[in-house]
Amino acid sequence: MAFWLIKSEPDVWSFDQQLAKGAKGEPWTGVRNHSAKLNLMKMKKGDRAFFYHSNIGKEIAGIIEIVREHYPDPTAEAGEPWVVVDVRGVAKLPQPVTLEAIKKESALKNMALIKLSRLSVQPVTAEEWKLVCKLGQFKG
DNA sequence: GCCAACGTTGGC
DNA sequence: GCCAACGTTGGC
Repeated sequence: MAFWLIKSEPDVWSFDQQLAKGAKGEPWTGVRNHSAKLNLMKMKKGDRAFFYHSNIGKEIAGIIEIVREHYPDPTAEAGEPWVVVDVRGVAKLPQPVTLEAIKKESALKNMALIKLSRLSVQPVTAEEWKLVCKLGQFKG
């Protein structure tokens, strides 16, 4: 299983809204960056991702799971290459992990969240995943 | 094919 | 509100 991190501004689409969609999930629309698109295309059903709130909160709020692999983004113009995956909310982190906390953790200093701060869909290593879950007091 | 101008993201 | 980083656009 691979791990990822995706970003959303919570006043546009929050983790609570994602959770409310239930097990069926929801397409992750609107990615318009080629690096982010390539990551979407690498995602497999069953992979998990952190849901990060950018701008407001600046914290990892919860965990989502990929329930459908990539297909064309219904919000893109005809002929454009953009794709979506469907994701479902899995669990809210008991303790959200803030950007500040991540920056303080030396083992997380190479996270893409820090190094590639503008990339909206990014990979997370197994070690990073484990540590962020621990910081978030998520057992799972 | 280069590069300046411009737009967007996202932290501060 | 500002600014750095970075992607895109368009003139040449």
